[in-house]
Amino acid sequence: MSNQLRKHIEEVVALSDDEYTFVLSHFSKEAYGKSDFLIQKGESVNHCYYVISGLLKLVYDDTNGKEHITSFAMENWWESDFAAFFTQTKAQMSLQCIEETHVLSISLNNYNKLAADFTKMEYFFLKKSNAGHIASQRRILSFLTSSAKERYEQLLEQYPILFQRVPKMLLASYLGVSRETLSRLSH
Amino acid sequence: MSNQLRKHIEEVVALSDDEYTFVLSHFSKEAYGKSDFLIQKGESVNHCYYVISGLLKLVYDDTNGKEHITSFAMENWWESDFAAFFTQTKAQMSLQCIEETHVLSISLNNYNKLAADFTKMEYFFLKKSNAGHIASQRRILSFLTSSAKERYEQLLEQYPILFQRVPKMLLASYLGVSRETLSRLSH
DNA sequence: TCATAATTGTGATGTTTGTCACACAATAGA
DNA sequence: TCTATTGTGTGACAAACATCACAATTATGA
Repeated sequence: MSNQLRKHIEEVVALSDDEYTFVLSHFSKEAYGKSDFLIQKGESVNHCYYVISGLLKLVYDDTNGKEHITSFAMENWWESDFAAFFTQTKAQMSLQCIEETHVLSISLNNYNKLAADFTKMEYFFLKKSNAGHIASQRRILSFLTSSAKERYEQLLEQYPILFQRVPKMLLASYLGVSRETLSRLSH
Repeated sequence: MSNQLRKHIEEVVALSDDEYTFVLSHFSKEAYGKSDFLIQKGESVNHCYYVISGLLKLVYDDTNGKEHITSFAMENWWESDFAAFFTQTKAQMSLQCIEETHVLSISLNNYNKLAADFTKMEYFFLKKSNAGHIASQRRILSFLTSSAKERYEQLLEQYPILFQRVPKMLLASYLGVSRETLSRLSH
């Protein structure tokens, strides 16, 4: 039994063996191949995912058929179309594999049950949500204060691993510039 | 005794009179005049604020002395420099009044105590944090998918009241365009 | 392996947006 | 009320970035 999730949770709250077994019983392990979809635009979103290994992209397709990457999700990240997940509406985004990916998936029912029945996990989810909120604000600030080139350099500094694992056209889509402009920025 | 906060919380969880009294005891009421600071860049951030009335701006000052508005906070919004508040680091942003503003303020200690001692409020804070995260993602998406003009029109549609209460140069700063460009977009 | 698809780089050109400069209007405080 | 401050509009120009076109390179799968 992998205890990667346990280590991850224990960065916030300590768990006994029994507690961890209880937590884990709310998740199911799933494997996806390259370019598989975990969430498809327009369908209902019943799960939130914890990434064990691999790489995902959360994508919004605009009316002109252009795709925009809201975020990448790597090892130890939590991802979903949270708006659709929490409010039980149809997905406005797709969640798709960039690499073969293993996840632990939790349904909204189990998420709510786990939070309600086990305060430590409610606390953990609160911490994670706050951290996600803060990360999003940092990203907003980078759009407000920085040029495309500066955003590129910030990303390179913060997540150099992405440049080895992700095609540059996807990085461009994440940064909000055309692939041509990104190509010209990178030298 | 105002029960505005009570109504606000009860959109998520029901409270008895005693429970609300208990919750309220963790907050203190504060009043600020126009252009007063609730948080100053560089200082430590000990409180998170619930806006009863008035209007605040959360501002980042870049190295060129230009100010960028991360968000506005109106009635019934929760605001702080959350990164600094939760991690107990110095403020990277300022929180300043645009109008005379009344708030309920809660310290990090009381926030943690309240969440730990009263599951309903931990649940409430989790819901609020998730909602904040979702709102931030929507804003990121608008930077990725929309031109300055489109972002202007979206803001006008979503928060028309801001156009009556906020100078246009501040709206420009929130939208991430120069005030001159905003002026040209608006007709 | 080979053919096809996906990705990347680069020139030419047009659009969007920022910057500077200045005039004018509105507002706030003594 | 008067004055200083703050906010607004607009022209001229420069910079940043997108788009289109095409060639070249690199994966991918039958």
